[in-house]
Amino acid sequence: MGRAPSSSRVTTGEGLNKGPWTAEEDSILTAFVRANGEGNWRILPKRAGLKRCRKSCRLRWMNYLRPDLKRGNFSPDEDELIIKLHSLLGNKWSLIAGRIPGRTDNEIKNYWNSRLKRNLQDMEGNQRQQLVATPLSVSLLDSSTEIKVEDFPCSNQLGMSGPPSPIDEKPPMEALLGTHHHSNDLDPSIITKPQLLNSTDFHAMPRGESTLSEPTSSDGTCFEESCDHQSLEGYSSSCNWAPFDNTQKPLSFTQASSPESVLLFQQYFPSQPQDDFLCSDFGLTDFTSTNYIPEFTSLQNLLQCGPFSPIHKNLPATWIGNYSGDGFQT
DNA sequence: AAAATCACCAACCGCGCGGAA
DNA sequence: TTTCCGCGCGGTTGGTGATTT
Repeated sequence: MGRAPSSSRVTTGEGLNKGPWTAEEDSILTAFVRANGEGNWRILPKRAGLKRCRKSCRLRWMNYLRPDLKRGNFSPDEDELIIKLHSLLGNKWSLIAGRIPGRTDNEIKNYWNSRLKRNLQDMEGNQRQQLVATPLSVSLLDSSTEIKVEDFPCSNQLGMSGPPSPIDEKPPMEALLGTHHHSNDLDPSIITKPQLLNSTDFHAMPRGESTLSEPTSSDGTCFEESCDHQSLEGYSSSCNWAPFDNTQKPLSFTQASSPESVLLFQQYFPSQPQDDFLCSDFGLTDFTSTNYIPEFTSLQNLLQCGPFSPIHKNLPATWIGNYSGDGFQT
């Protein structure tokens, strides 16, 4: 599938090649990046002797040549994760890709547009038929569990422009995930309904201290995600990371997490066994991973701990800090 | 068997953002 | 403060193989 090499290659007026990459170009680019690292795309074509523009070089590396890329079909788990993330983030493919190791934004975008979107539309059509034939007792019609775009200010601000398509109008999450939500599993003194939680209320919530667990990685690296703060416009002030304190534990987190994390927790982990939850300002950073911080296992802790997000080592996020053995250094 | 259509996906393009000058 | 530059992102294009008519 896709474009085969050679036949559609053209050369621009500047003497640059366009179109499919040849094996030779691939090997030159790969060798150069291996020797010099990623970045410096501006000088790369000249230094590497490639007749390609820097954008083309970067794209080829990021989408095809990177050694950590997963090839092949998407797994059902990946499908589900993409659906979840897209329902929250919209067409923010790079953010979605950042949560799915080994997959590129381009790959996910293509996959969504060519398959998942259609599958969901089909599914939605089937549900419409089902709903017409089913009385109101069906939980799908429970408005308290329905995810709306306006519940996620970040989604509204993420460039989802134009009139909403049927797929953009968020279907009930149960429809996508095949799960039911029971909000009464949560502490009702904290949250009753997602709709009641706004930024002001959230930040007014009491917070305490939380302990910081030891990093589990063998190389001692501490994983803290720098977060996609810009996507939380309107809540960005809540997303400053609590600085590491080298001298004492437990650490005190004074910054609040975002309302999104509470909503997400509520929606994704309604009757949570509380063992695979990972605290993050998005609340969804790594819930598919087996790596988690045991201390952060409840909604209470989420509310208390703030935006601390130890996440899986291999996720392509931005890391800051490292673990020295005595404390954290930024 | 040939033509038309569909499905897939690599690659391109234009724009916006952030940092530097 | 403004301008410039580099980078990265999302939308779109177009080539190819597969499938249908």
